[in-house]
Amino acid sequence: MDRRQQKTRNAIYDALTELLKKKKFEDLTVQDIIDEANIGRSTFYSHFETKDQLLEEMCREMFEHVFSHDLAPEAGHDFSGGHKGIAERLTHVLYHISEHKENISAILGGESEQTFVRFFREYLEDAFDDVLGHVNTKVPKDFRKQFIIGSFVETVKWWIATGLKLAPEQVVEYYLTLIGGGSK
Amino acid sequence: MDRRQQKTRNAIYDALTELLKKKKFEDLTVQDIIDEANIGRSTFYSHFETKDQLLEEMCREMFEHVFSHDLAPEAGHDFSGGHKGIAERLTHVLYHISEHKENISAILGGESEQTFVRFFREYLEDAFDDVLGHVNTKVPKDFRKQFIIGSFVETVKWWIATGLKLAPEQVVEYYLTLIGGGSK
DNA sequence: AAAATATCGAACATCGTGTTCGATATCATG
DNA sequence: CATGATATCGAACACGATGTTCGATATTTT
Repeated sequence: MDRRQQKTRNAIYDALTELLKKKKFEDLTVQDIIDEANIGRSTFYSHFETKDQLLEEMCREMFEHVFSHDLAPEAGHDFSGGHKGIAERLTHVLYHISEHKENISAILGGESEQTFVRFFREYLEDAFDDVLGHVNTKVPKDFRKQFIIGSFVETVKWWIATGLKLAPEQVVEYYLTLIGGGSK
Repeated sequence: MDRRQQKTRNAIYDALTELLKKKKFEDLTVQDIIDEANIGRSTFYSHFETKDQLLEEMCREMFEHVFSHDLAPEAGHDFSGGHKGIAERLTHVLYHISEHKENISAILGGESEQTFVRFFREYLEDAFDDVLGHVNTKVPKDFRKQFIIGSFVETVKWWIATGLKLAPEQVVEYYLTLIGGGSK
């Protein structure tokens, strides 16, 4: 591949990484990016069709290059029989995320869906108050709170995405079953 | 309040509800809304500063008018001592959501943050494969899968939002503790 | 050295936003 | 019902971002 292309591509990626420290992705303009990257306007559009495609490709590269080694057991470094434990693997993922926290935090801090979810969470905080009080556990309360609320929100999003096929009671029953044993 | 204001406001809300059946919120233009509502451009802006404020207010009204009765025990209809069970209350919430599924599905189906989360979920599906195989339970596999992945994604989002204060190991430990007991 | 190709950057058309203002229609009130 | 208040209308405008085009220039490949 032509060195100029690589140079431009890196300049764009670096610019985006830099800009994400200051602004949310959806607030960035193409002008911001090409100014920061110091490239011509038409050059940007010869590499990416839109700003969103840039994000798409950046995410793809992150997962291909940064996280790709977490799942596959590394030959020669693994003495447990070629199969890493789930705890260890998840730990690695979290470490990688913390190494790239500028980028990922900015990307994960999006808007749009958030407006509704924000109200929903606020509402659920009250609904879950008593559930949180009645258990003894070594897991801190704020963590349990986050967990219970977050997983319920995700359950509801999944329920909607799959076309509301389960009855509400069924969803609640399954959900409480999975939550129930977890408070030890 | 002046009848004209109420009329306009309802026209806007109805228009938004109608349009959300066809398009995602972030793809709607103010022009779309005022055309559907059949009002003048300046009229829209005399009611709402931006499109986002419209969504904000609509969400607020939904939670105030639709969900407000789920938490407070209704006097005269509750024979269990003035305190509804969590299952019953959550069921009510889900019912209300299903009654408003057009609006809520459209609002919850946002973009932005999703790009990253989509890759993240795909990645986690592989990582969680073995966890899902080794348990006997009456909760369907696709539900458990959604639950485990969704709650982990939410945990990570929370971890990032609170400034990565916990060590990765700690996060994983807490998370697995809460998940562990739930697979019965 | 020559041919191929990537970048530059200015100019342009297009679209959505949010504002302004005078004319018109509707309302609340006495 | 008459009148002052106020909400709506709708055209016009300035602004900013998007994505395209094209000839000139610079760099790379062979």
